[in-house]
Amino acid sequence: MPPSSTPKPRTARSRKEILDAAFELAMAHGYAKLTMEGVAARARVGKQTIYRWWPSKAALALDVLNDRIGAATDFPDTGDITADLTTQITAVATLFNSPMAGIFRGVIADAQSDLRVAEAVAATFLGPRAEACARRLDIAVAQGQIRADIPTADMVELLYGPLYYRVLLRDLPLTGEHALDVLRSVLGGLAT
Amino acid sequence: MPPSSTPKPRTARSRKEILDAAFELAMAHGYAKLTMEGVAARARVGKQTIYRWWPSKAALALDVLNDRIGAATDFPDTGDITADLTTQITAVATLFNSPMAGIFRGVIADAQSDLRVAEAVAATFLGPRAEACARRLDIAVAQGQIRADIPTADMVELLYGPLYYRVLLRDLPLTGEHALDVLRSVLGGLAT
Amino acid sequence: MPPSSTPKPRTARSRKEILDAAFELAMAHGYAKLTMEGVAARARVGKQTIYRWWPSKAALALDVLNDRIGAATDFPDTGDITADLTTQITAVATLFNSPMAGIFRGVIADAQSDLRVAEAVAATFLGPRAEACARRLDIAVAQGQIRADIPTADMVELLYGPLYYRVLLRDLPLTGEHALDVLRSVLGGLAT
Amino acid sequence: MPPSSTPKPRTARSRKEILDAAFELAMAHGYAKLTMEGVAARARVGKQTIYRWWPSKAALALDVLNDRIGAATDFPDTGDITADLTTQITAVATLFNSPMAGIFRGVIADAQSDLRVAEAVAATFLGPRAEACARRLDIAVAQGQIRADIPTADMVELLYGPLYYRVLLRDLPLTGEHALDVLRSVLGGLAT
DNA sequence: AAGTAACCGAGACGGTACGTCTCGTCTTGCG
DNA sequence: CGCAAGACGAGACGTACCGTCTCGGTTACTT
Repeated sequence: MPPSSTPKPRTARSRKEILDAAFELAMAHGYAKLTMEGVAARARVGKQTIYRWWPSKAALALDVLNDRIGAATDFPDTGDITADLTTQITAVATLFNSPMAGIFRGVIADAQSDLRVAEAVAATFLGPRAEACARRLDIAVAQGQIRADIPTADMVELLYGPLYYRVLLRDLPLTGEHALDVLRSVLGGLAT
Repeated sequence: MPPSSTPKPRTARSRKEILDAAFELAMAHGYAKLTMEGVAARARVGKQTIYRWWPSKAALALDVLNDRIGAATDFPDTGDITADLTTQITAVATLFNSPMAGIFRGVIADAQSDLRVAEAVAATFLGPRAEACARRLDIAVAQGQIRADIPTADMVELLYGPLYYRVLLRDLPLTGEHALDVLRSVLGGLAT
Repeated sequence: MPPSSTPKPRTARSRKEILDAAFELAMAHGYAKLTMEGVAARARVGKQTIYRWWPSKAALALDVLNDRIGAATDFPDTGDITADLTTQITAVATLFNSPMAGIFRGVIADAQSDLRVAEAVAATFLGPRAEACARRLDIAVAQGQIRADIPTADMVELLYGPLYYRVLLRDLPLTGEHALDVLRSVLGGLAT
Repeated sequence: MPPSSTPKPRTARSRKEILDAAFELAMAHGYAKLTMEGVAARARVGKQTIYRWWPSKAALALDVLNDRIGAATDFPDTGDITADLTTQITAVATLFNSPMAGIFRGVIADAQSDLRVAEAVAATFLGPRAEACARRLDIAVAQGQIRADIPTADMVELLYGPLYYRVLLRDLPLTGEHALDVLRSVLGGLAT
C-alpha cells in the first residue's frame, strides 16, 4: 500500500493521527461503521490527506493492524518445534480474541471485493507471517522433527487454516485451548 | 432467514425471478456491484417486494447459493472414508473454482459485519454440510478408520479450514490436487 | 428548468420547503454562500431530492425568484405609454433595491458560465417580461405615441439595458429617480 | 488591484508568464474552468507567487483583460460626435465578439459576489472608458451637437447599457449593426 | 570565492462543497 | 387492493479547488 511504498509522508504527524483516529473509531463503533469522513473529522485532517496516502478504508485499517501488532506474532526458535508452535499459536489465538480481531475481519471482508486490498494483506500481513512460520518448519524438517515430504508452505495452511475458519466462518469462539487441540491433531494426523 | 421460515411467499414467481436476477447480476458484474435496486429493476419487481423476504443483499445471495448448489456437496458413504472424503473434497474444490465462489466470498464478507447473515450462513450453508461430514466421520470412527480421541466436529474444521484459507485469504488458487494433498496431510499428520 | 417542465413533483411539500430554505439562506448570507448542502440541511431534505428537480443552485434560485416575484412586474395599459412605462420601470427599480436583487445578480453571474441557466433565465424570467413590454409598445406604436421605424423588441433593450448596467456593472445605486431620468432620456433622445 | 499598485513585482518575468498562462487556459477551456492551480502549473510557478500579487482569479483575469485590450477602445475626436461614437461602439462590439468576451463575462460574474473585484473593474476597466466617453460627450455638448440637460455620465450608460444587456443577459448576438442601430435610436429617441 | 540570505518551485495541508450512489422506508397510482 | 415504480431522508463516497503552510534547491548579494 502507498504509505508503505512511500514511507515518508510530509508530516509523520498527520499519519499517526489518522491511524490513531481510525483505530479508536473502529474500537468504538466497529469496522463496519468506520468511515473515511469519520476518520478525517476525528483526526482533524482533510479527507484528501487520507486519500493521498491510503486508497481505501481497508488499506488504512490494514496499516492500523500492522502498526499495532508489530512483532507480537514473531516466531521463536527454541529447538523444539512443538513448543515453538504452541507459543506462536497461543499468541495468534490471543490476538484473535482481542478487539483487533474486528479490524482484521473487516479488512479480510473488504479484500474479497478489492484485489488491491487482498494483495496488500498478502504482502504485508499474512505473507511475512506465513514465511516466518515456513522457515521455522524448514529447520524442524532438517532436524527430523517434521515430515520432509510435504512443502512447509502447505503445512502453514494446515496449521492456520482451521484457526481462520473459526474466526471468519463460524460464530464459535477461538480459544487458546482449541487452538492447541488443532495443533496436536494436525501434527498427529486423523487416521488411526 | 425469512424466505426459509416462510417458504411460501405470496407469489413463488417473483421469488424465482428475484433469485434469478440476483444470480445473473452477480455473475455479470460481481457480488460487490450487486445492489438491491439493480435486482429490483432486472426482476421488474418493486424494491419493497425484495425487502419483504430478504433483509439484506447478503441474505438474498445466500439463498441464491443454496438454491443453485442444492445437494451438489452431499456426502457419499461407500464404506471407505478416505475415498468418500476424496470425492467430497474434490466436489468442494470444483465449486470453489466455479463462478459461485464469488458469491460465496461476498456473503462471507458481509457476514463479518452482519450477525444475522453470519447466523444464516451457519444455519443454512456451513452447518448442515459440516454436520453431514461429521456424521460420516462418526461412522468411520466406529469402523476404526479414524482416531476416536478427537471430536469429529473438530475434524471437519481441520479438513476444510485449509481450503477456506485459500479461498478467502490468499490469492493462491485452490486446485483439486492441492485439496487432495491437504486431505492426505491432515489424515497422516505432519509429525514424523 | 425541470421543475417547470415537470410541474408535478411527487410532493409539492418538499418543493416549497426547498424554495423557502433557499430563499432564507440567500437572504441571510448572500447568494454566494448559498450551497445545495445548506439548502438540503435547512429544508430537512436529501440532497438528491434537490438535484432531482433542479440541476444547479442557479436553477433553484431562478425558481425562487419566479415564485416570489410573480406578477409584481406585470405591465399596465392605461392608454398613456409614458405613464405606463413610468409605473413599470418604477416597479423594476423597486425590485432591484430589494433583497431579491442579490439573488438576481447571482443567477445572472452563474448564467455567464452555464448555458442552461442562461436559457432558463431567458425563457422564464427576462423573456416573458421583455415580450410583455414589447406588446405594450406595439400598442403605443399603433397609437402613434412611439416611432414605428424601430423594432419594439429593440426598444425594450434600450429601456432596460441602462438599468441592468447599474445593477450589474457599477457600484452606483439604481434609484427610482434615476430610472425615470433614463426613461425620459431614451424617449426624447440625446441629440439636439 | 495589487499588481497595479505595486507595478514592479520582483521578477516581471513571472508576472508575464502567469498572465499568459491564465489567458491561454481561459481561451482553451473557458473562464469557468480556469483555476489558480491550473495557472500555477502551466506557468511553472508556485501558487503562492500568484496569490502574492492577485487576491483572486477574477483579479488576475481582469489584469489579463487590461493587458491585452490596452488602448483598443480609446476615444477618437474628429469633431463629429456621431462619427466618433460609431467608430468607438463598433470597436466595442468587435471586442465583445472576440474570445476576450468570455473572460470579461467571467470577471463580471465574479464581481457580483466579490466587492473588491467590482471595485477593481470599475476603477481599472469600466471607469476610465466611461470617463473618456463622457469627456468626448462634454465636447459635443459644448459644440451644441448633444443636449445639455442630461449629465454626460448618464448618457454613457444609455449608450452602453443596451450593449452590455446583450452580452450579459440574453443569448442574442451583439453584432456591429445592432450596436449602430442602438446608437441611432438612443441619439434620436423613441418618442414620435 | 565562499558564505549566506531571500526567494520561489513544488506540493502537502485543513477545509468546504460538489454531484453521485445506495440504502431502507414511504407514497402514488395503475391494473 | 396489491404491487411496480420510484420519490424520499439520510449520509458516505471520492474529487476538485480553495488559500495557507512548509520544505529544499537555486540565485544572487554580501564580505
